[in-house]
Amino acid sequence: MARRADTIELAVLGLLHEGPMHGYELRKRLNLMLGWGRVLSYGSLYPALKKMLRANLITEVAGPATTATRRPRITYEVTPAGTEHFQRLMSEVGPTAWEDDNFDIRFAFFSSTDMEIRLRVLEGRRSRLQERLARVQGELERTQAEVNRYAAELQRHGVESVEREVRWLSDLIKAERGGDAHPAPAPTPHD
Amino acid sequence: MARRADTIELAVLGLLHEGPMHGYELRKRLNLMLGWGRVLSYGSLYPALKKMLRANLITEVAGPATTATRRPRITYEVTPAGTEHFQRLMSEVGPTAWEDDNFDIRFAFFSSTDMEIRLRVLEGRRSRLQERLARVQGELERTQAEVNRYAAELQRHGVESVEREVRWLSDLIKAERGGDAHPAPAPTPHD
DNA sequence: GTTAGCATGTAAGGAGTTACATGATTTT
DNA sequence: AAAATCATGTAACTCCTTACATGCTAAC
Repeated sequence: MARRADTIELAVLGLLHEGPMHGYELRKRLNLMLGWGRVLSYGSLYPALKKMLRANLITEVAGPATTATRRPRITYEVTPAGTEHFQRLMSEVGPTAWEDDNFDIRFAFFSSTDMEIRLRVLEGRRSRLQERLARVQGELERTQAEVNRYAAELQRHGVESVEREVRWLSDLIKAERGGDAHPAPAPTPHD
Repeated sequence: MARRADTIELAVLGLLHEGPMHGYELRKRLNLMLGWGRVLSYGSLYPALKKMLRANLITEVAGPATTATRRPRITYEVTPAGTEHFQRLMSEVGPTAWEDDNFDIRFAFFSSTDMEIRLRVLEGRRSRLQERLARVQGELERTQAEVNRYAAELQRHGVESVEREVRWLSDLIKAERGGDAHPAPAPTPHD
């Protein structure tokens, strides 16, 4: 997967803004966040943390000494430079912002951005999904047609899922525009 | 992404069972199939084809001479060994069969398998999704709770999507069991 | 005639997983 | 006492993408 290193960086900075954390915990939270697909390995996370330390985006802090029993866990904190970097990354609207993984992370930390940015990211994401939809549906007219029931069913389900996500995004955009406090009051009871 | 090479192999073999094809076309079909996420590059496909040629799973065949005008495209065909390999891969039930990308490809070529295999793959996939669901929901009780509205909304949407997929799988399983010819008559008109 | 799409490849490089290595602590 | 979970890392390896290289053919 191209360019997930940036994604990890963004996610780590975002999480550390909720408070200091050590690597192990960071990993769990990360997996919970983008954990619907792949799982993040230590071989990925720790080197990324080291890199961020070198770049002075985060610092190591000793545990608060309250827990003297535990093995000294290395707890990380964001530096001012880290905060600045985070804000800059979050303000970057552009293709990278609405690619699958990146979008999820950005969305999760939307609280740290202005509504203007939020709207542009949500709309960008929606456009991208609609493009995909159009391309696939156009392609489907030419190709296979009815051969292979299972492949067709998979396509159908895929299209439906994307359409669903488009509707989700539309609801969120409407909520943002309406200045609504709730991101999605879920007026559509599923099923 | 770990182990997608096998996925490409499986997909190529499956597609070539629908008839001979050249690389460029293969790529388009493949992207249409697993194209909801990443796009397959030539740098991935052609080396894979070369490898399969060496392994004697496929052979090059000259274009049917009908199109003498075109640049000679290299058209590929499955060998008997390729067919055998494909059947073996498709019969392998196990964790790799119900991981995201792998599942999609296997599902697309379900016509080439027995119902028994199909059921085991569908059920395996469903179990895996349900485990994920349980793990996430358990985790959610401990962590964040109400902090960060956007992150919570993302989780909610994620959970809902997976629940939806579980229902889809259940319908398919029921259809398979009932000996129904249609994989999903869609008794649930969406929205 | 030039742009866009068809068509096939290779080389370099990045990104991340697997497997390995180590050790403390809590639960069974 | 053993097993599971917490906790931190590193090295090798795999895989894939990006970018490059080449040339034909159809449309504008």
